[in-house]
Formats: sequence, structure tokens, C-alpha cells
Amino acid sequence: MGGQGALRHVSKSERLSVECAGGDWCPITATATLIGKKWHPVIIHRLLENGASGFNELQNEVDGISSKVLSESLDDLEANGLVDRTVVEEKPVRVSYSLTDSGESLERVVLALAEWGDEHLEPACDGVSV
Amino acid sequence: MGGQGALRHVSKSERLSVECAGGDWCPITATATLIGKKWHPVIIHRLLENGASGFNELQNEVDGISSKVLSESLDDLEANGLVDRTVVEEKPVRVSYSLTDSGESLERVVLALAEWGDEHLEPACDGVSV
DNA sequence: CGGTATCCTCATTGATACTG
DNA sequence: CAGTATCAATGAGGATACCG
Repeated sequence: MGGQGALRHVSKSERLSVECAGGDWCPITATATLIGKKWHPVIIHRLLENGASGFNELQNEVDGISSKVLSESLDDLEANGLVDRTVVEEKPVRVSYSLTDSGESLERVVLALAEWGDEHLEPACDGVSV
Repeated sequence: MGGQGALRHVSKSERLSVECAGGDWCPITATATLIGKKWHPVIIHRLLENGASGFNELQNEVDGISSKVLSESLDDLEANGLVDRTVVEEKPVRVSYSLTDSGESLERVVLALAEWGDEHLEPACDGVSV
């Protein structure tokens, strides 16, 4: 996948540096806008952990999210091709949310987020580093 | 303050999974709250790229940010021990913002963000434009 | 240069309630 | 189970102006 074979010979960090410089489109801001919606990363993380889930199932796992916000988030995520919504025609009818390929590729990001927070923000432990 | 006691050998992903489950403190949300402020990741990225920078210097590099928001962001970042503010007593007096150790450790996160956006959101693929 | 102080507006959330 | 509808509250972000 990722068939944009046009780019070559420029190192990734170089490109990123240039792209975020100013005036240009910035992948960081773009991504942050996409998944920086407060609940999005958690939802994705849950989906990553548990695989396909139903709506209420998801709501239970996220803790604190309202159905409205979950619905909106899912909507947004779906619109951006990150999650897949499938209606399972059984009885009772269920809806299954799962990550698309693109969504799964966010694992690195979400994990990076989680690990950093885990290492630098732990609440119960002593103060933050100096 | 070592009082954490027994630190079991639980895999990292296992811990993260548990921590984000529900009711508990969640490192993902916590981190997202910290650096998900729309401009924070970009600021950090710029600092990562260019090293210590002055206020206006930073404002120029970020493109589009107002002094107010930059000020607030920097404030927030500093309060969370991510950036360091140093007044350089020269002439003319300057202020230098740089990343703390903790801030630099965000490189993985920011890079993950940037790379993902670069690979999945490229504007040319979408037909967005000025 | 390096910020603060206002004011204003739009986006997002949360609570609650209701539906198929 | 899986949402949608409303409404009120919050707050982040932008524009502009001003100060040391």
C-alpha cells in the first residue's frame, strides 16, 4: 500500500521539517486535528486492544464518554477512513466498529502517546520530573 | 518517594491496556490533553528541529499562531516541564525557549504524528488546496 | 524583542431525554 | 442495542492593541 512512489531521495525528517516550516501544509497539525479530539485516541486504543466492538460496548470501555460524543467521534473517525462501521444482520441487530487498515496504522502513534504518558505523567507516583 | 512498592513484570502493552480500561487514569488521555492543544505538537516539533528559539522566532516558524496563543502554549508547556524558559541577559535581552529532557522525549510522539500524517494525509491525494 | 490585556466568536462537551 | 435531538456551559483560538 502507500503507493505514492513519486518521492525519493529526501530523508523523512527532512521532509517533515520542511513541511511544517510555515505556510505549507503541516502533517503534524493535520494529524493532531484528526486524532487529537480528546476521545479519539482512546477509542482507537480500545479498538486496537479489543478488536471490533459494538457501540455500547465501546461506551463502557471508554468511561465517561457520552453517547453523543462517542457517536460523533465514531462518525468523524469513519469519515476519515479510520474506522469501519458494519451492521451485523443478526438478531439482535448489532453494529460493529473496527479499525480500517489506516486506523490500525495509528497504533504507533497511540502507543507512543500512551507510553510517554505512562512514563512521564504517572499520577500516583511522585512528582513530575524536573 | 520510592513508595511504589512491588513493580511486577507486566508487559507494557498490558499495563496500558489496563490503565485505559475505565475508571482508571488513562495515559493516553492525559498525554493527549497535554500536547493535544493544536499548536503544542508543532511548537515542540519546531523546538526539536531548531533547538532553542526566541519568542518571535518561534512565532515566525509556527505560521499563523498569534502571540497570545503562543504565549499561552509556551506557558502551559513550561508548567508541565516540557520546555525551559531562559532569559538571556545580553543586549538586547532575549528569551530562549528550549526543550527539557522530558520535552525532548516527546520526539517519538511528535515524529509518529508527523510521519503518520505524512503518509496518510498528504493533501495532494485529497485535492485540498488554497 | 517579548510579552499582556481585552473582547469576541466558534467549536466541543456534557447532561438529559427520547426513538427505532 | 444504537443512536439522535436539544440546550446550556466551557473554553480554546483569533484579532487587535498596548506595555516594558
